[in-house]
Amino acid sequence: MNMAQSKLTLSQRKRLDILAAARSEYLEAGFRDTSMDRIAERAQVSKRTVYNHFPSKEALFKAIATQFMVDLRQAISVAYDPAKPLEDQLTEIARREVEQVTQPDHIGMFRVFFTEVSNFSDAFDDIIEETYRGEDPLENWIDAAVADGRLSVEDSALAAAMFNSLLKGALFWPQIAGYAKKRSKREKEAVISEAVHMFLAHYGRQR
Amino acid sequence: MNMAQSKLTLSQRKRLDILAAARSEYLEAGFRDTSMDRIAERAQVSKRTVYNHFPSKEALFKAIATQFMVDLRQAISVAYDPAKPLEDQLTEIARREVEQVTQPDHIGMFRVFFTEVSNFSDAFDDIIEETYRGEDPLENWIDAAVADGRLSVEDSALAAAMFNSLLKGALFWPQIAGYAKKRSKREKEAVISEAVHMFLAHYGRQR
DNA sequence: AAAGTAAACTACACGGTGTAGTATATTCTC
DNA sequence: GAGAATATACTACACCGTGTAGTTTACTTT
Repeated sequence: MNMAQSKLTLSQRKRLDILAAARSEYLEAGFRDTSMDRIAERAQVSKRTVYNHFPSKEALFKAIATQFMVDLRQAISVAYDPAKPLEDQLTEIARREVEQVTQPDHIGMFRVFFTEVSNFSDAFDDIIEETYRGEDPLENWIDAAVADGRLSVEDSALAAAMFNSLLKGALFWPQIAGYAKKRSKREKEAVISEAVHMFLAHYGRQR
Repeated sequence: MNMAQSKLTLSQRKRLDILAAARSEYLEAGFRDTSMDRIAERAQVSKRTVYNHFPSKEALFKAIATQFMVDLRQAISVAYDPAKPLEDQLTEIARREVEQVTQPDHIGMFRVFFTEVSNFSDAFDDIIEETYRGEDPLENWIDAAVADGRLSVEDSALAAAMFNSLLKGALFWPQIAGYAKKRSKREKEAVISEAVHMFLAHYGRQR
């Protein structure tokens, strides 16, 4: 866990070690079952040092959560291309989305966070609010395609939500809930293809 | 909480009281934050009595979980009707599904269970296995419609999953995750309608 | 280069709290 | 009057967060 760059001060390095250790522990055991002693041990740091950097277990957790949300946010961007077939563009969008939400780390952290949502609601509201405030990139893509006369959509927010549902319904949520086995590449592609076709069958203009 | 029928022995009544109290407490606070003392207090029963009926906190939880799964199982059934329009039938199916999965109690219990899935995995595997083994009723409905020549579906399991995804993606999972507000009747109907139309646009035969 | 210094880290002990499960002596219920 | 329920107190344990005495790090001064 000591990936520290040598330019940083000792204190800064320790801080990063603590964050990394906490992330790993939370990922493995969840918030409740992770003790500050374990985090300190894993970070090779005294427990006191942990408390010198973070005033409480909650504060440390919030720091991790914020980090995670920020990483999430800067992951997706989509630009509408009038020259390419909608099917290709949508498939590409879907692949990226699926890629992201099926990563074991992503699934694990998501699980950890919302297991605690109710206990941290006030703190998380801010984070979630901030993370989701920005417009949905897919919604913008749809608006562009509509303006270009290639889709027929009344409520683009709803349409974007439906497309997302199609992808996550089989590949993400059941993993979160913990009652689904991992999906193969083959299965993922089948879902993506079906989602794209369902979307275009309903919203496409040329048929 | 004393809904006990008077035909039962005292011991049996107490047992039911304990189960009811546990269910309520778990629902309100989750498994971890519910103490056996609280359950006993709510059931108006001594703690020792709780332990006479259930050997441990886990055992009591499993009893509740099993009860919940059984209730779930016997909720849905669908029959294909060659005389009625597909759209009407699908809408009906969707409404029932949505009705079920948006009930606050259902959402709450689901949350409680899968928060603990990882800690009870072995025990839950059995229950989940048993609950989900039966064929999906929607899948059967689709097969019937295909046999009747009114749908064109290659993989009915996939098709059923996609339809389910459309419904749950906006109305169920976000509630479970805890980052969505409650949906109005109006919003539910919008999602249902959109889901039905997307499904028929892709799988319907007459267009 | 050696000495000095402030800030950060370590090891360790301890108070306080919550809670699963048990023990015991007493009272109800049928 | 026997089997069950009750009240109460107890054990065992895990874990958060704090206080402290002493050491290390990194930077400054001489």
